[in-house]
Amino acid sequence: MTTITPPRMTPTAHRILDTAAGLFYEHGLRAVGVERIAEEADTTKKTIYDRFGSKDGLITAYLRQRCDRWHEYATAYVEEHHPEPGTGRVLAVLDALASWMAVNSRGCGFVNAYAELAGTGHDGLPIIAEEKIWTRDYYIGLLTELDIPDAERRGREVALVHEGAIVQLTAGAQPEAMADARALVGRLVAEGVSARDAAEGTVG
Amino acid sequence: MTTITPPRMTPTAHRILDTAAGLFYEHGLRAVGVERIAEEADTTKKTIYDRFGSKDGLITAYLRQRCDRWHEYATAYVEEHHPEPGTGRVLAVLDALASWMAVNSRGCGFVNAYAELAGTGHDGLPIIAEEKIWTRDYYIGLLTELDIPDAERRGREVALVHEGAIVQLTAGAQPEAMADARALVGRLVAEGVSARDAAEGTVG
DNA sequence: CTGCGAGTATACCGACCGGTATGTTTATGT
DNA sequence: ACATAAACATACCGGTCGGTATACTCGCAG
Repeated sequence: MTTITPPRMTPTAHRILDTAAGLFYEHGLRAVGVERIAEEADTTKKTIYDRFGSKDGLITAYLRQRCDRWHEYATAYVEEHHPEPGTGRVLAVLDALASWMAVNSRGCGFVNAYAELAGTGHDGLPIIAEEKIWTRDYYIGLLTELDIPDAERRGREVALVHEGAIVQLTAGAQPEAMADARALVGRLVAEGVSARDAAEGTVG
Repeated sequence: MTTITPPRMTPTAHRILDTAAGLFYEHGLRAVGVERIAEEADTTKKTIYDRFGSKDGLITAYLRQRCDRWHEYATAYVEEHHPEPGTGRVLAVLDALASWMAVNSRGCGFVNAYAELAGTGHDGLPIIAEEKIWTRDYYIGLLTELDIPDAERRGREVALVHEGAIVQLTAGAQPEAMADARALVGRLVAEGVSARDAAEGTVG
């Protein structure tokens, strides 16, 4: 029986993961060797393999951490800037993204990882899909809060714009992409609100 | 004086480029070695370096070829399916994308290449941006044909949805993304047409 | 007949890859 | 005092990386 042991996050393991996360995002997964991670984390390859088992294990831990951090960042941003119910909460997610992208100027770390992992059976692939689905469902939830009809479909549409903005901003070298996305999502939300009010007028 | 000589496309060079293009797209740039390309193209490393100078030169040629092919594919698709003026030409680009993605199931080759090249000064980076800008401008041109006001902004918005659909379809593992994108773009075009007709009623 | 470009075949280079092995030091808790 | 675990240090493994060198064959145009 082979049981997969999750990495025991000792202080050095934390340092390793943070260092690896920075290098993986900034240069790509295959472009960064384990030896370089050890050097920059001021530790040894031995310790890395003791804690994470393999480079693939470290990559998986990186994606898991990045996934969790984005979720926390986005929700914290929305709750801080728009705690009260309203359409502003939806746009706040895009503002969170803009703020996130200001520091992460190399595009979406998950899309970038997908570029190197797709086709392999890597354990990180489900995490990549999870992040995309989480963001989509976050939009859906915020639209549902507003009692907007077809919140699922509209949430998926907003998520499309969200992902497209990242691509156009980075790979497409189009600085106006985020502003365009914000304007478009604003119109989509307004469209949903109008549909809701029209339906309420009919039903109630 | 060091002049960069473009690759002389002998028959074997064509074979090399086609083989490399398939491998680069399917597995990533760094994941594929020159030796493997030589084997699968039924030639030698020597010939590859004679024709393309370096692996980076081969990567640049791959991106150039893929860029041109997408342009040709999209325009041919639109002209074939919707040669007459009308809103259908805009949606036809998304249909071309859907048809293209059916064969290219590993996402956008340019976004994937960007994931591995960003931050380096690679010659392929401008080609990646060029492809994104071309697609955006293609949408803008088709909207301009319809005399839709704010065609530039609306075209940029449609391009956002276009790029987002690819991401959600592949990295996001969301099969409905393309249908969602088509529905949303359809509404955006209709919105533009309404704005045009309202303006014509005012002016004319 | 000759020269040349294209392609083949193969051996080689230093560097780096992911991963393993052996052994030592240090701190903590019982 | 002793065990345990965490981390350190270092050397090593087979394999692959991008790239180069040498020598050969073939077809074609002057």
